[in-house]
Parts: sequence; C-alpha cells; structure tokens
Amino acid sequence: MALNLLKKTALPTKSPAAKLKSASARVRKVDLPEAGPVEPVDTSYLRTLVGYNARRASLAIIETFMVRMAPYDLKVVDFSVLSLVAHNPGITSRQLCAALNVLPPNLVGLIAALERRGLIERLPHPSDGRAMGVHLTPQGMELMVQAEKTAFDLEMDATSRLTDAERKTLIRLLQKVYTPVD
Amino acid sequence: MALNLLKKTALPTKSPAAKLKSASARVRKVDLPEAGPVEPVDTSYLRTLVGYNARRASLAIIETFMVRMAPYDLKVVDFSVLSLVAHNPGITSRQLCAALNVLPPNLVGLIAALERRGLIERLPHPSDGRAMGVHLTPQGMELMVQAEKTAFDLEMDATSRLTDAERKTLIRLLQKVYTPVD
DNA sequence: TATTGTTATACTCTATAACTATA
DNA sequence: TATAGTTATAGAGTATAACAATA
Repeated sequence: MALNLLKKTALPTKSPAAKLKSASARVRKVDLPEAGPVEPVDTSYLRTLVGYNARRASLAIIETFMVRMAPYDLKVVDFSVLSLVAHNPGITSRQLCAALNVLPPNLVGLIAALERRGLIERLPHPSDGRAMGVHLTPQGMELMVQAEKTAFDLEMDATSRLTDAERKTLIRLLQKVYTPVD
Repeated sequence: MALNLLKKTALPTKSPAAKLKSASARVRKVDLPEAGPVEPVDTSYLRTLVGYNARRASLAIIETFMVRMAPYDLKVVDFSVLSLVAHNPGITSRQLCAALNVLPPNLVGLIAALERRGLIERLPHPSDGRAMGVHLTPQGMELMVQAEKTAFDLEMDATSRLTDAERKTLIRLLQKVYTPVD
C-alpha cells in the first residue's frame, strides 16, 4: 500500500490578496529543507503495489491542481463542492456530504466561506423546510467556467506523458477499482 | 481534480488489544450517520478528471488496507516505513523522510513507536556519527513477512475486477503520471 | 557553515456529541 | 421518532522554528 508522499493538501494560509500572486512559489514539496541530495532508496517493492502507485499519482495531480487553482483561491474540496453545485443546482448539504464524504459539521464552514465570497447562495428547499438548496451565483458560474477550463488544462499537463488513449484507459481502470462490483 | 472522499486515513484510536478484533467493524465510511439513502448526485463531470478517479481508487485501496492491516496494528505510514527498512537495511531517518515525504519532526514519533514495539532497532551509522541506521529486528522481519503477504492479498482483492494484464497496465500508466519526465 | 535528529508548538483536517427546527 | 443543518470541541495529521551533536 501507499504512504504519505506529499500529503499536505493545503497551501499555507495567506490573505486572499497575497494568494493571487506567485502561486507556484508557495507550493512546497512539503518535505526536507530542500537540502542536498540524499542517497536514493530502493522503492521497488512499494512500486509493485497498486495502492502505492495510485496514491503517488493522485498526489502528483493534486500538487499541480493546488498550484494552478491558487489564483482562484480554490482548494480541491472547494472546487469539488462548486463543481457539484454547478452540475446539480439546488443540491443540499446532505447530498454534498454524501457525494464528497465530508462530515456535515465540516461542510458548514466550507459552504459559509463560499457564500461569503458570493460564489454560491442558498435558497429554501422547495419541498423540505429543513433543507437549503445550494446554487451558484452568476459570479460563481463565471468563476467555475474558468476553473473547470483550468482543471482540464492542468489535467492534460499533469498527464502529458500519456496519450489520449492511455488517459482513457487509465480512467476506465481506476473506475473499475473503486466502483462497487454491482 | 479530486475531493475528499473518505480521507480519514486512520482507524479510531483504541487499545492495542482491542485492535486485534473485528477490524472491519471499526472502519467507517467516515461520513453520514449511515442513515437512509440520499438522492444520488450527478458526478459525471468529476469522473472525467484523472485526479478525481486516481484519488477515489487510492482511497478505496487504502480503506481495504486499513481493515486488513488492523490485526498487525500497522497504519499505511507504518507499513511504508517498515517496508523501506526491510528492503534498505541501515536506512537513515533522513532517507525515510525523503522517500516518504514525511517531515523529520513527524517521523520521530513513528520511529519511536515502532522501536518501542520491538519491530526496529537503531544502530550507530558506520560512517556518520550524527545519523542512526534503522534495521528490522527478528520480530520486525517476522511481522513484515506476514504483512507484505497480506498487502499482496489485499491488493488482489481490492483490484479483483481487473485482470492481471489490466493491473499491470494500470501500474504502468500510474507510474507515467508521477514519474518526472526524465 | 551545514546536516542529522530532536523538542516544542502551531495550524489544518477530520471526527464525535449534542442541539434546533422541521418531517 | 428521524433527518437537515448547526455549534462546540476533541483528536489526528502536517507544518515551522530552534536547538544539540556531529560533519
């Protein structure tokens, strides 16, 4: 199985203004004082494990994602929330939690922050008085058009060593891994 | 890109004794009060992203890993450390940090715990008086023979929908994603 | 002067309990 | 009685600064 390898999925907290500049300079490899090279280690065993390779690949893409999405001040989870709202207008918090495996108490702050930024708005749910339907604001739609475009570009760059056919195969095989057997 | 989807990579903290029983019962889907079904959400856009699929696949395997490694009381990072030590006898903390992208201060506790359990021992480095070489104890070797066997089995189960050829292809494509372009 | 390993500590992320208001 | 959303808080994981011992 895998290990940590980058793990830190968040950029250092800075003021929104500061976040708009030099995104790549703020993304660290997380580890070591960037010092001299270390004698390399034999990782051949770990490389035989699907889990290890899947984790390394996903972290490599996430690292690229964080750099390229920094100008929009969107973390992975923010992008995921906005994207689900964009494609599921009126989605409830409950549904977002289920789809993203975020616990309800932890979604509250995310939603509140996106609402404060004017990217989403919450309207009374048409049939359930307890729930609120989440919608993108015009500003949120505008941002997501750009962000999804950036996500596509960044994915292409992060997987530039793959042919289109290979990328398609990779996605198909990954889905076979995480999709329940029926 | 991806999102959270399970994220929590640790089992609830319990006594070592309690950890030996009913491992699967202790692994939660993390989210929602396991309550009634929620109206499903359209995730078709996210599923077009390599990063999203890679993350979901890696988390699916990690979930299986946690369940099956619970009897050994090994988390992913513990297994990774022990595996690297097994295949690189005398490896230093510095090298482990570099290979696993764990910050030195955070490795200290991991190493100390494994040493307390009698799975590893640290000997003076032959040529560098500052460093310590990490080695498996006979007990650690014994555990890792079993743990690596379990890791292989669990990987096969977690990827049981793939043929041997597909699994090989998947690993090759994942490595193309995270391996630097030369 | 630089590096290994360490302590102390801050910050972020994830999880649990408990409450409210609606169903 | 059960569920959606919330608050408060505990706990795990990840980060930085600074230090002693050695190179």
